[in-house]
Amino acid sequence: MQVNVGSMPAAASRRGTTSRRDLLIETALGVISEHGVAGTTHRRVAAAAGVPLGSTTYYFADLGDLLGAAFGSFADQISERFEARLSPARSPREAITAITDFMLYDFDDPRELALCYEFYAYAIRRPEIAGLVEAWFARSQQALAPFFDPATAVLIDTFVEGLFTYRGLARESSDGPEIRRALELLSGLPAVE
Amino acid sequence: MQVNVGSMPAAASRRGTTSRRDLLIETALGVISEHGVAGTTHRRVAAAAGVPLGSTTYYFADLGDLLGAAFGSFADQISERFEARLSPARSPREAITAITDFMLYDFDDPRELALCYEFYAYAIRRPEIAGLVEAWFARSQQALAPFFDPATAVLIDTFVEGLFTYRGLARESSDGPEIRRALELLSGLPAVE
Amino acid sequence: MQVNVGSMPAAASRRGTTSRRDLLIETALGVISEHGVAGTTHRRVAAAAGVPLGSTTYYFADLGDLLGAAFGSFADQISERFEARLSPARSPREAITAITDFMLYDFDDPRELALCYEFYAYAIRRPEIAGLVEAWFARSQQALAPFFDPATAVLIDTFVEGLFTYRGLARESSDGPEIRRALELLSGLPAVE
Amino acid sequence: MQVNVGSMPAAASRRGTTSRRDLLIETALGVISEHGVAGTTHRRVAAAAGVPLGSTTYYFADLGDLLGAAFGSFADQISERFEARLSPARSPREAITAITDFMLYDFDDPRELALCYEFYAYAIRRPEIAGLVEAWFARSQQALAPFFDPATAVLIDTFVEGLFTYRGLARESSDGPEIRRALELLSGLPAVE
DNA sequence: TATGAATGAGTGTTCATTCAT
DNA sequence: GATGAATGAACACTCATTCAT
Repeated sequence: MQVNVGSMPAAASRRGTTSRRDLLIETALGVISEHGVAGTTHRRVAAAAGVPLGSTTYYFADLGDLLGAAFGSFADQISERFEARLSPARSPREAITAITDFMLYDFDDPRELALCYEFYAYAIRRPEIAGLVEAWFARSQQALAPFFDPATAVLIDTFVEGLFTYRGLARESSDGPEIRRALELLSGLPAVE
Repeated sequence: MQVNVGSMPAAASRRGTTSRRDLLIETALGVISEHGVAGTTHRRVAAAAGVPLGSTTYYFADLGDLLGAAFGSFADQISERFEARLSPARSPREAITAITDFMLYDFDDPRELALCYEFYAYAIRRPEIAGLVEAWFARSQQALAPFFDPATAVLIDTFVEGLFTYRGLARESSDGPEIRRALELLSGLPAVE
Repeated sequence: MQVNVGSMPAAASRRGTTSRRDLLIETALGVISEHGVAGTTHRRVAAAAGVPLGSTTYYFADLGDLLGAAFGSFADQISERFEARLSPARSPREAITAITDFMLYDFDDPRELALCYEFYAYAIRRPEIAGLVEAWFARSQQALAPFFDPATAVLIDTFVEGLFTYRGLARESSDGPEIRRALELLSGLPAVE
Repeated sequence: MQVNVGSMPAAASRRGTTSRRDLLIETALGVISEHGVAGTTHRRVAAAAGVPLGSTTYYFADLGDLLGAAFGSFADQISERFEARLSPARSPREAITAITDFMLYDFDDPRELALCYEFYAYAIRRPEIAGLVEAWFARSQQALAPFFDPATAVLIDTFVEGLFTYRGLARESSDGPEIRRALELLSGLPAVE
């Protein structure tokens, strides 16, 4: 379930051990996005990563562990991108621009959309994975906290979540100006002409 | 999770044929919500429905067919409920009340939330299933059309979709008044105190 | 196991009953040649014949029955062609020409070659089918009897059988003149220049 | 039906790996001869070999692979026996004796006859298996080359193939002296009294 | 007489996981 | 520490066959 965000033990990185573990995690994300959780097998991940089959069970107790680590890493990556966009903002209006840009430029890969759905479906019956999603959402709330009151932050993030779904599956979804308009409305900001 | 709301044609059940097929579809939905698509097997569905294993492949060419029929039925059920709530509405404000009630009373079964995630994840790499989702969303737009302009209808449905995700997976999600507030904001209606 | 060579009961042919039976037999031969005995199923035969699935089990107690009838018909057809070629012959030399022509013109369809192998393989562990092959070979001996002594007739038919195999599977097999030469040698006839 | 004539490398059996693979191949031949290709299943082979079911798919990608390996081994075994008989021969007449002995003593197991028919039937719609038969026949031609001109070698092998069929399925087939007589005739040798 | 709905045994194959090396 | 051989449970699916109509 851990994510190795940089606090990776020096010893491990020195010996190349954790690096193979990380390689497996990132490869697993690619395999999930391409084949779904159901199509993600030890063999497929090992082959895609170019490592021996045994590696997958050596670094992860079982497939669920690998999947959990992969989704944890995924949530971290998205959170980091979200925070990176928001951190320079100095006002609610700038925050809205940041969120819009996030949707437009930081989260437009269909494979990541697929990952989201897989993540949610996988989480729904697995409390330890659901905890990952919860934490991710909570982290989003925190990133929005400097700009919006808590209830509004929830509304905004709810709408952002809806965009994830709509962008991947609806015939047509909101474009940049529409997204901005929705965020302005939800945050109670007067629209700028 | 059950269907055949009563409008099930007597003729079908009399003939016995359609009824078993329908039983399998509805049972499949139950199995999917409990075990996920990945855990939905011919055996599991047959056992849950109390029919012989052979029935599942007799009525459906393959498992994908059964899953497709099940998700199609699911989308129909949700659409019908959504439309049933909206049809008595006579104004945007009444529509907002209807949508809020839909979220509060018609779509509060965690198993159906699970079904949603499974549906999206299953659809993302399967165009014929994605078509089912698209059609569902389009049907929602149509139900909203009498009350909101198209762009706003998309915004509203996007937010509703976000609620699906939030309700199932976030630590805390918007309650009735908050949902109503968001819908009013998105539709440009002055909030009522 | 019957073949319906023309002696088909009038009543049956009047009512169209035997004709469907025959259709199934001939269709089965086509299916066997294309898919092998292993790939010959009730469903496949019924579909190829354009008759209901139930027909196949209505006219034949089981699949083995249908297969047996089909192979019996096949043996008959080949025997008839062989006899038709040989009957006008008036001398061993003319018989040899007839046999050569048989190989060259009456038995050159690869699908029939395939049928032969399937027939033999199917017969080897099934005495009632083996009886069909035996009868076929015996009938060939009889057709050769007017021209060759018994031992020589066996030699000739043995060689003919070898040709079946060689033509279907060897990189190169004997052409017309070579076949004629072999038959002349085996029958002790001086070769004609 | 057994192989590994003694020249089985000790190293392989020591390593255990090749040996189990070979065991499966030879066991498969036994199963084919007893149940036909159609009756040859992973389970049957595994049970007959006394190995776990998983072994069969571990050593062979699929059943076709196992069958192919088995038939390849079969062709090799027969070729080796044929060559072993022929290699001491120093004249066409001795070659004829060798071939006759081969038919009489080296190829008299009904199970191997069955294997032949199965082999041919299996090969006819499968180019990669047909290649195995072709190679086998070509190898026979090569073994005959020192004693007979090419066209005659084909004739002789054709007759030998016919004997395979006749021995297994005809009511009566040629005995030793008759076989020798046929071979002498085909090779143009004056018969010895 | 003729049909097709229905069943369950059996198949090929995949794969997580174990474990000896 | 790292690997890959090995296993058996489970899966999707096919099909001969039965039988009510």
